[in-house]
Amino acid sequence: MPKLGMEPIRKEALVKATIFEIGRTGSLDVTVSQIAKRAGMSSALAHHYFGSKEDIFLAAMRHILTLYGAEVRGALAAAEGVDGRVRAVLRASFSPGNFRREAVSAWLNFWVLAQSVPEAKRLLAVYQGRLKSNLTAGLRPLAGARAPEIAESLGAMIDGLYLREVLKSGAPDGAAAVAIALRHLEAELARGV
Amino acid sequence: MPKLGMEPIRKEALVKATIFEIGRTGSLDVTVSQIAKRAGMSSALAHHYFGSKEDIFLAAMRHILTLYGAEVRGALAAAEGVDGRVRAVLRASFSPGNFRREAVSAWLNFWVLAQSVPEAKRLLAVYQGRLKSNLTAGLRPLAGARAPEIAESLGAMIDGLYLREVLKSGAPDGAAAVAIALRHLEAELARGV
DNA sequence: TTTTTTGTTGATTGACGAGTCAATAAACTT
DNA sequence: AAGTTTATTGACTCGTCAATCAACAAAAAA
Repeated sequence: MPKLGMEPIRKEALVKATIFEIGRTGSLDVTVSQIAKRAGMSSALAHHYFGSKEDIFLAAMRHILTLYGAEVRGALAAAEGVDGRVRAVLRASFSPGNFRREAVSAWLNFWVLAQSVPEAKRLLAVYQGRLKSNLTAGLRPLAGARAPEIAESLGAMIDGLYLREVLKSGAPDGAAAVAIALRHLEAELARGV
Repeated sequence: MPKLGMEPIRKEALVKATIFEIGRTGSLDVTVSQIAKRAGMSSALAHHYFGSKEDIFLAAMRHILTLYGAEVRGALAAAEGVDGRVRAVLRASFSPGNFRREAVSAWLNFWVLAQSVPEAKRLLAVYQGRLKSNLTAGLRPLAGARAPEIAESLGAMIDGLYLREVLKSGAPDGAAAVAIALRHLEAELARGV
């Protein structure tokens, strides 16, 4: 039975199952057994590939961050016009891939994890740093010297919209979120003129 | 030894201890024993006054909500000028009493709790409702028909600023947060003219 | 002064869960 | 063919923790 090269496959399955289970229960109180079962294997195997539960969580977090980063990069590459880059970041942030119940719930829980696990905190800081620099770069031609401060508030706005999404019932509405963020952006830009 | 009328005293001590411990560890993984110890009593007594751990958490959440509500009401009562009421809400939201490490961390964790405990979700919905109506009322004379939508985005911004605070190291800076929120407000208002 | 109510805790129960281990099996190497 | 590496799991250990209980103490009520 043992086909070789199972490691990456198993790991990916575990990571996805982790995000799913965290999203489903809405908390980090998810047992390794639950995750392993969802991923179709024994808990012992999960422990075999990842050393500990914490490692599994961190891998899941990296995965979400990677997905998000890829989406942003993709949108950025296709961006056109002076305000194209900022819009691209916003669109990517609220794209169906990222702005979906499980993922948003996972984000929130990773935020909590960051308070007690240094590595999680580091990863979140990386995310914030990239977000800010992407926004700032995109804002530069639009807002000049005011780019950094607008990037800061836009970043907070994005996180706030994520946060509020977890309380809503029903399907997530990325378009509405983008609209709010864009309005904020336009207002800030208009003010600068 | 048994002085009578201990119940409210014990309960309050437990609630405060709970918020402190959640803030300290940054998670809901706090044992009843930890809380009880911090409050200066046995875990059995904590269970005696509150039925379960969940009840303790909910009481702590209500406490934070009550504190916040009181502060907002106070600031609102002293508000003057057309934009006084909105500014009052913002000032109260980021006042040292509310915008402090433990409290902010507790907020974040209650947000997580809301995902699995209906009563917690209800409480948070009450908070969002009050916040929105307070902001809308204050914005009405400033923004007229646009009041609701601005209240929505300002609300998201406030939550976002709270969220970001938990990642920062060092003492919380309420003034900086208020400044960002106010800038957003001004920009939105200017746009409407 | 007996009884009831309120306060209080150490000890215990019972469940659950992370992580380990021994064992089994199929590949791949030499 | 013998030995090594990779895959896989059931069973088990060990710790933790929420919740309960039995028991004791003191005040208030009867």
